[in-house]
Amino acid sequence: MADSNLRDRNGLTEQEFLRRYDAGIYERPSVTVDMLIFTVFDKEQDNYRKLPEKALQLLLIKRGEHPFLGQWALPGGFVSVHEGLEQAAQRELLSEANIGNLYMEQLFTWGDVDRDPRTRVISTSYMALVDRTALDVKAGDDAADACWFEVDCRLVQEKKTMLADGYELERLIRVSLVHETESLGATVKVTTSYVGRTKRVSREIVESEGLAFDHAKLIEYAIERLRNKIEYTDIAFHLMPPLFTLSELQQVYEVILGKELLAAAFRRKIAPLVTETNEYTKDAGHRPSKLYRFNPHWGSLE
Amino acid sequence: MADSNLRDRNGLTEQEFLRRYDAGIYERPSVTVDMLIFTVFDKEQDNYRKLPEKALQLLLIKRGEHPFLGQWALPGGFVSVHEGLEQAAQRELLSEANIGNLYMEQLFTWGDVDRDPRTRVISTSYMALVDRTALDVKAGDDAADACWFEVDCRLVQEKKTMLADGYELERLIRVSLVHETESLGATVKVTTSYVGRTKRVSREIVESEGLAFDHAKLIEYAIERLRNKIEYTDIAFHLMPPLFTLSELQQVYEVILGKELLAAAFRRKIAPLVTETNEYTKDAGHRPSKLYRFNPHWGSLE
DNA sequence: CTAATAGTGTCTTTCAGACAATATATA
DNA sequence: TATATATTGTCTGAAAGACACTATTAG
Repeated sequence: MADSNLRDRNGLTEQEFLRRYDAGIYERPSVTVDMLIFTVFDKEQDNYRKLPEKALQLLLIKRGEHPFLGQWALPGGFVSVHEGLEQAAQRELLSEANIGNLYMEQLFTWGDVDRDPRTRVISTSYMALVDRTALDVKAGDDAADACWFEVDCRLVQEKKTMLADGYELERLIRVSLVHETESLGATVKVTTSYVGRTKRVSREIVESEGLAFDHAKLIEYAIERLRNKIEYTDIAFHLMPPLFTLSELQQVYEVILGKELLAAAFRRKIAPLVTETNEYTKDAGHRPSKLYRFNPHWGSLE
Repeated sequence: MADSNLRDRNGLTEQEFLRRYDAGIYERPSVTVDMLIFTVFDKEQDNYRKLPEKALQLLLIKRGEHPFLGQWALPGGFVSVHEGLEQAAQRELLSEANIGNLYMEQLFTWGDVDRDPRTRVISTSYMALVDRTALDVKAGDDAADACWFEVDCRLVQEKKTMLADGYELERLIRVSLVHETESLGATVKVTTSYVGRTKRVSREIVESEGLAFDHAKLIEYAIERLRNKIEYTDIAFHLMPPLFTLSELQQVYEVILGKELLAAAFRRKIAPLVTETNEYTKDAGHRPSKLYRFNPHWGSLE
């Protein structure tokens, strides 16, 4: 810290200043963390020979209180003054997903004035990726109604408008969430404007069915980030069990990227990140597959 | 919003609930924004034939109050409950750098409990990239002592330690800031641990000379992000004037990446992002260079 | 044998790195 | 003309896309 003898315009040293400091003058926003907990699960398969299809899932909690009573929201909660932001996120994760020490990454901080009808709330969203097999079947104990929703996020419209000094790109993105009979959805408009050399991105919820707050935005953003990062980092492995086949790994990539990949190229690319074992899958109605494990690397990404 | 007739366990509708909601129960952290305003400038050149060297600069403000009186800090300030986070950042930018409507991007939210000795402060850092030629020479009017510091950020040590179920990578990064006779610096330790399939990154300030708060961390992080993003987005153009030569553009890339690039490859890669004009540089002691302008693309990145 | 997935070989295309070769201002 | 930068051409090697071909299990 600074030289302890320095005095400010009021003749105070830092010590003296801090002793007198009153933090209570201004009204302050509340701060929360919101968790985007993703996992991948196997859908049931009718044909015994076929591999189970995989799907991306997101944990949501049914609100038991106002506001948005009865709607679904991301797990999260207020940050106390005595805990760090990351700590608060870990705490939420533990209480909601009942699992600690997993992959978690800060995504974005949402600070619009009207995002919560109760009061001014600024919220930092965190993404966590969990391996379904390591997870307790029941999700947490805190919230009564915590459910895994199958997520799907797709572009439904893209519009380009030329402006005087640039252009504007407007994309409508449909977020769908399904859990058994329950079906939620929202349309998010992502507007990117290039004016001069200035780029600006903004998100707006066009419609929302059953999703609380501005959480549709947080979900859309998280999926975009997930899609991006899976291409140039090794985060996908956080979704895998300790042992997996390369086909399973490829399925996870495909489900997140929303497109099919060629097996040969995929295997080449992923090869340096995995180590083969001597074990194989059994009892499939077809050729067994070698099991691999994750092999993190010196000097790999991020 | 939810069905307005739904009643919670106390028999209240959402309307009634919100009317009675009291936000004042819990103690709340303060929220601030911190701005990392980067620009590139031309250093003086002795030899009239040589091109001026370029350097990356960051705007810092000398603190006129406790805490950290007399040290240098990132421009920034408290977020009021009546303004959005982004708005607050724009406001700071305008008051500090005296320029509006430029490129700005949210980087990270810093929420450690002890990062500010006054009180609990959570801060969101924003990076802004400005074209030096479009900027008023005097930076802002708000803070008396605002100066552009030449920044340099380099890896000084890298250590890998094997752990039971993974390894830990410890990097010491030296941040140096120079403005005329003033010279600031800090060493930041970035620890990345891979345990099982879980990765965790943490930053710690090992030493700091003349930099207030935890701002050395914010600077190190911003430069890391800038280096990363310049490789796969077009943010570098925000640092350029409307017309520029490809050599100048290449210099900007080199200064940010901290390494030399081959001209041929660079030109190939950058070609789709620029449009050539009919203008040329003049009065250099060598062959004149064609001037280009930025050409944003449909469907380009992000 | 058949269905279905596992896994490999290889041709082509694309692109980055390297570096040589050529062009053109000014003092 | 010498200096310093501007700009292009092309060889090489690595990696991605495409696709065909072979392998192996349960039933």
